[in-house]
Amino acid sequence: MKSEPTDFSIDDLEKAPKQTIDWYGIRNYQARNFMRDDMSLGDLAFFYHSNCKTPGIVGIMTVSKLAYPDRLQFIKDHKYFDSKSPPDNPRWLNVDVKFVKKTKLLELKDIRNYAELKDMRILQRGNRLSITPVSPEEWHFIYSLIA
DNA sequence: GCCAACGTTGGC
DNA sequence: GCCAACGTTGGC
Repeated sequence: MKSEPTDFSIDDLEKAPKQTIDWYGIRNYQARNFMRDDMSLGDLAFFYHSNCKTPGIVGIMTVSKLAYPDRLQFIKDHKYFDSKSPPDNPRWLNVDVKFVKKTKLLELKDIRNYAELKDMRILQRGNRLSITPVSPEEWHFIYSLIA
């Protein structure tokens, strides 16, 4: 799960109340569907810093609440307001995630270098999704490297 | 700041 | 339903 550290970083998550945050602002259907359809309570996720000097994995968090309507879509004048999202059938959802631990930084350029990780969704050409699945094999490989 | 690669929008 | 124009993402 990607976040720009200038917007919300792993340190922000560690310092957040209950070390938990609603993963707000996802406005892409595929990324939304990953949260809605493929995440269960207790699932683990890598926290990835994007659009920064050294993009890469910086920590681990866990899904602490299943997908529910993103509250920001209904707040007029908010950056994430969506006038086309009907309150009785909200278009955008988010899960809650809870801090687990910081890890050693695994830079994107290093992710690219491991043959074991060459099929990761995040590396696929033109990938712009801020939430992508990680296979069990990829998870264990990365975990043993950095955690 | 640039720009490739997408996703979305809206006219037709 | 097509597709051009536009907006966004995110590495570099």
